[in-house]
Amino acid sequence: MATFALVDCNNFYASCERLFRPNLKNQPVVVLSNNDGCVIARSQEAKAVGIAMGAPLFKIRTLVEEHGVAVCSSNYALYGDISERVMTMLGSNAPSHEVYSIDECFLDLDNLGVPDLTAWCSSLRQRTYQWTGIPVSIGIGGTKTLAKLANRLAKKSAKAGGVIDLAHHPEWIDTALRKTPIGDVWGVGRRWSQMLEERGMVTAHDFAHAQDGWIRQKMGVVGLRTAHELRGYICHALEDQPQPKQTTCCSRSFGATITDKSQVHDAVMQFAERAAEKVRSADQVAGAMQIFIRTDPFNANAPQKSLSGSANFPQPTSDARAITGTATRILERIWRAGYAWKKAGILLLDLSAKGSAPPSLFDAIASPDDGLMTAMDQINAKYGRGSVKLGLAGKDRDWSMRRENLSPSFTTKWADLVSVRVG
DNA sequence: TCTGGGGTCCTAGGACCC
DNA sequence: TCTGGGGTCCTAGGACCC
Repeated sequence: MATFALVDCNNFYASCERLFRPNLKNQPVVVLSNNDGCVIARSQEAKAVGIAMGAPLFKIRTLVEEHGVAVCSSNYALYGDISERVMTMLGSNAPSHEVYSIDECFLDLDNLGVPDLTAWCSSLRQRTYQWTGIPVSIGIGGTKTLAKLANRLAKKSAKAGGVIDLAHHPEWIDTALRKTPIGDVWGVGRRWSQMLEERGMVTAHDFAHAQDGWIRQKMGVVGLRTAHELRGYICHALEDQPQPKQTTCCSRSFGATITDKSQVHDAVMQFAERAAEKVRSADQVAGAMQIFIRTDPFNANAPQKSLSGSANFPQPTSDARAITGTATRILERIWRAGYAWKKAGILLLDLSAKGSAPPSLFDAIASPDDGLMTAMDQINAKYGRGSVKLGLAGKDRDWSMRRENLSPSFTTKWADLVSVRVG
């Protein structure tokens, strides 16, 4: 039998914001999505005053003022950096591990030679806090889904001390399943939990005991795997080798809607450059691309439109010139005037490792590698993103993102280092 | 006035082939 | 006159995750 642990950072983005701003300790803190749109992270205190996950800022203004909630724009450079510290710390303690998301990591606890896993995890939890300043909770189970479920209970339970081990206490599993609402099971989202609740299955326990044939028919093999995992059968192995990405996307909502074609083009060019950069940094090339633009679905009064178009590259590429050029041609092809555009994006598809594709007959002619992209990447790595770019985007940006409450880049920008005056 | 961004996997259905 | 069945590949859309 395998033993999985899931280490999950508590209120991760809110905890990051607090790290360098001790005055926020024990205060309600929320972090907003891009454009300062809606709440994507809340400290415990913010949850306690009734701020919902995903709530748009304009709907919680009153709560914010009443309770003095600290409101932060999201600062992904900071969160990414702190995440790396936490993951490095965890990886050095459990060599076999899988970084599952920016704030979660699965550990393989077998073969660690540890007699008491609960004690070991408690001390890991403590050290993580001491070394990184980030509080975590740990759930242990025989499958990833059970480890997730244990983690959720560890977060909620006051007496658990942040760690719950279902793997070595099989007698707790039944109660744990009964205590878990179906919608809180990993792999059961909004649609499925509604469907299951309508049929009287309201807890993980109900679902785990449903009939395989029925689950397969209603939820496919994906749902069936979740049910099996709840019963203790492993369907999701630990993936300690990160898989190369198959697609990369760069998309944004605009700060305000735009109708002007050249502005939409500007935005698409910037996203295309950024997407190309991402692909290059993973040493990949793209075989195809797609761009899309769409209006604001929340504005019931405006005519709605969603346009997209795609193209294949003659040879897989990561060259920003090829990618922006193709993006321009696609936009030209799909453009329709008369709409208020709110969001645009580009997807690079069919990614493969650079150099893995069989060379084409025309390679030498079609893709001269003149080193320009490499040079640009090096300069941007040294002097900061966007220091050099293709001369494509104009200066008037009506569409730029709103970030009115951005915290300093404490760990990634020299100018934002915290200074401490002594004496 | 103001509602995120970046991914994965699976399935159904159509085109096409023999 | 008879009007099949099995396979692959691709795409769009829907579910999920953080």
